Amino acid sequence: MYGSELSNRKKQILKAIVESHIELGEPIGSKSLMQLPGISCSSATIRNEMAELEELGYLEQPHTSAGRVPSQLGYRFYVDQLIEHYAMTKNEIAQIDRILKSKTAELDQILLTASKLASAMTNYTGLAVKPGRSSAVITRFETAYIDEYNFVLIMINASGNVISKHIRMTSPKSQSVVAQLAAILNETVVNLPADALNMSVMLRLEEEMGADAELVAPIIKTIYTTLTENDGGELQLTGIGNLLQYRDYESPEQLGDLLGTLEQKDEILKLVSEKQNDDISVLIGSESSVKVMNNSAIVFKPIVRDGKTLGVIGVLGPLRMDYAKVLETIERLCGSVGEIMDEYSALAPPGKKNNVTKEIDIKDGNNDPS
Amino acid sequence: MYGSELSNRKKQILKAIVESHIELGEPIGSKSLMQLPGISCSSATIRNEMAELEELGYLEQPHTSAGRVPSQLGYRFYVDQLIEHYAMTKNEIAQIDRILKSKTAELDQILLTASKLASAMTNYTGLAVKPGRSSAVITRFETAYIDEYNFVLIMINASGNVISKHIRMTSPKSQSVVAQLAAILNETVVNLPADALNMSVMLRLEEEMGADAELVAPIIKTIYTTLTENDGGELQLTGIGNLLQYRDYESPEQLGDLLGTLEQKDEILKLVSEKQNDDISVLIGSESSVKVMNNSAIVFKPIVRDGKTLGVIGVLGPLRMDYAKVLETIERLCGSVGEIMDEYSALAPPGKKNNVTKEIDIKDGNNDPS
DNA sequence: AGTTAGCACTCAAGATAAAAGAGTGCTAAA
DNA sequence: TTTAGCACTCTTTTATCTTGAGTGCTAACT
Repeated sequence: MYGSELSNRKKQILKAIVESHIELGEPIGSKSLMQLPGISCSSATIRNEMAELEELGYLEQPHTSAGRVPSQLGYRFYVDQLIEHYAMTKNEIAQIDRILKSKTAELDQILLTASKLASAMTNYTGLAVKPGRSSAVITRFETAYIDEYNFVLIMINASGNVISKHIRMTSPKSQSVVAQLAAILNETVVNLPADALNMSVMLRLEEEMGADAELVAPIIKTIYTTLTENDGGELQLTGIGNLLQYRDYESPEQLGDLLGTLEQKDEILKLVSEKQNDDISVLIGSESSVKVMNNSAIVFKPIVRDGKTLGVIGVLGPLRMDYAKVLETIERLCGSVGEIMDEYSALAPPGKKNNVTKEIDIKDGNNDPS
Repeated sequence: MYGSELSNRKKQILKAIVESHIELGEPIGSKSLMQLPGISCSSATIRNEMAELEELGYLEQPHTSAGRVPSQLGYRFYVDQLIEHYAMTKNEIAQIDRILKSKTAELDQILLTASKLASAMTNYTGLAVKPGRSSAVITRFETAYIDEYNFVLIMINASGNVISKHIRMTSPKSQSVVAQLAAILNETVVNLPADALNMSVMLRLEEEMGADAELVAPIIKTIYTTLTENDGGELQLTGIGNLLQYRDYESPEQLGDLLGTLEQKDEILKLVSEKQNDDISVLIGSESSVKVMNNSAIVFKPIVRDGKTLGVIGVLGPLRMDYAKVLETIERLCGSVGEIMDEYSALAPPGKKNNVTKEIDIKDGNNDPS
C-alpha cells in the first residue's frame, strides 16, 4: 500500500501541510508549520522531511524559495489515511433536518434542497443527481381518454417505471378509438427497442388503425423519444457562483471551461453513474477523467434505499477543498434524506415496510387546448 | 422625446463611441474616433461634442484624461434610435433552422436548443423560458389504472392543461376503487382552490372512500402540490461561462452575486413575465430592477402563436453587449421557432389550422415497483 | 543516527521612481 | 463654427531596488 513508507512524523507533517493549505490557500513553509500543535521539531527537521515528501510525490513546490503545496497524491493520501472526522454540531444537524423536512416529500424537491444545503454549508458547488430510468423497452401501454382531441399515453417499462405523455389529436376521435390504440400498441410495439421502431412497424400500425392511421406517426415518435431520451438522469447544480471565490482557478478561461462542462451535465452524470458501490466517493483532480476538472475535486454519495438508488448528493470544488467538512456534510445530508424517505415508508401499514406511501416523480405537462 | 436636443453630428459621435466601446471594451478617445468612417471633423470638435454629450448624460468618463464610455442612458439611446440592423447571412439563418429542426418537436427541447444557439452565436448567456401553467383550480380528474399498486392521476385545469401524476398505493386496490376515486374527486374537489383543501374536505373524502380512505391523504397532498407548485414557469440558462470572459465584471464577487441570482431563477422569471407586449425587450442595467444586474443587460422576446405565449428566448450579457447582433439573433431565433411550430400545425388537416398535431410537454416519471 | 542552529542563496512580491502615452480642456487663430 | 496647438492630468508601463519568506546545506550538538 502506498504511504507505508511514511514515518509517523512525515504523516503528521503532511497532514499539517494539507490542512494549512486548505485553510490558507498558500504554499506552506517550514516555520509556520513548526508553530502548529502536534509538530514538535525544528524547522530544519521539517525541511528535511518536506524534501523527502516532495521526492515521494506528496508535495510540490511552486518555485524554489516557496513553501510546499500538497500534490494530488498528497490530497489522496490525506483523504485516505490522515483525515480527521469533522464533527458537526447537533445544531447544524438539526437545521439540516429541519430545512429538508420543510419541503414537500417529493424526491426531486428534497434532492434539490439537499444540493442547496450542500452548497451553502460548504461554500462549494452542490450537486444532486436524480437517477435516470432505463426504459430500454416498453412492456405495457395504457391510454386515458380525456376528450375528443386529447388523451394521455401511459407507458410502463421493463423496470416497472410509469411514464405518461399527453397527446393532442388533430381530429376528433372517440373514446373507443383511443382504447383500441392501446390494445394495438400492446400487440405490436410492446417490448420493441427504439431501433426496431422502423417504417414497417409504422405501416403495420397504420393498417391496423384503419381510418385513424393519422394517429400513428406522432405516437410512434413519442414512443421513440421516450425510449431514447434522457436516460442518464438529471443533474442539478447549485452555488456555481461559489467557485469564483477560489483563486485556485486562475485563468477565467479555465473556469469558463469548467462551467461549460458543468452545464453540459453529461460528463458529470457519467462520472457519478460510473461508480457502482454505495460508499461516498472522492475524486481528486485527474482521477475523475474529466479533463477540465484537473484543478477540481468532487465528492458524492448515492442515497440507497432497499437496494435502489434514489439519488446522488455531492459537492464540487477546488482541489484544495475542505474534505473533512465536505465528507461529513455529504454523509449527513444523505443520511437525513434517507431518513426522510424512511419516515415516509414508515407511514405504510405494518408488514408492508418496503412500500412508499406516496412517491411522485412525474412532472406536469401543460398544453393549451386549440 | 429625449435625445431630440442632439444634432446629427452628436448622434453620429455617440453611435461611433458606443460601437467602438462595444467592440473594444475600453474608453474611446477623440483621436481614434476621428479616424472612423462617418466622422469628418477634427478631434478638437469631437472633444467639444463629447463634453456636451457627457453633460447631457449620454457619456461618462472613468477619470480625467481617459476617453469616454457610454452611460446607461447612452446605450438606451443607441438601442432606441441609432442602432443599425445587423444583417445575418443566409448561411447563418439556414444553420439556425437546421439545428433547430434537427431536434424533436418537443417545445422544451426546441426552446433549450434555441437558448443554446443564442448563447453560442452571441457569446453571451442564453436564456429560454417556458411559461408556467396557472392551475388555479382543477376542473376535471381522471384516473388510469395500471395495476393493483399503481395508477395515474390525470388532472385538467381551467386553462385546459393536462397534468398527470403517478400514484403508488400501499395496499392493493381494484380497478373499480380507482375509478370510484376519480368520480368522487370530480364531485368533491373539482374547482377548489389550493387553500380550500382543508381538513374538512379530507374527512369528507375519507368518508366517501370508506374502506379505502387511506388513499385520500396522499392524493390530496398531490393535488395540493400540483395546484401550488412551479407556477412561474421554467428558466433555462446556457453559456453561463461566457460571462467570465468579459472583464466588465471586475470583482469576482459581483459576478458571483450575478450567478447566484441567475441560479435563483425567480428574479429573472419575474422580469421576463412582467413584460406584457410581444415585442422584443431590451433592459439595460438598472432598468431591469434586478439590483445585481446593474452591469448587465438582457434582451428577450416571447414567442407567440395564436395569442398564446409558447416561450421566451433571450440573451443576458454585460452592459456593453453587441445589441445589434443580439437583437437580430433573438428575432431570428424566435422567428425560426415560431416557424417550426407553424409547420407542425400545418400538418393538421385543412380547416383545422390552429391545431397542433403533436405537442408533448409532460415529463416522464419513473417509479420503482415494490 | 537523528536533530538543530546557522548561513548563504533564490526568487516572487512589493515599493519606488521615472518615463511614456493617451486624452483632455482651453485658447486663439482660421 | 471649426480647428490647430499646447499645457496639464492621470493611468499605464517599465525598470530598478528592496524586502522577506523559504530553501538547502553544512557543521555542530545530542
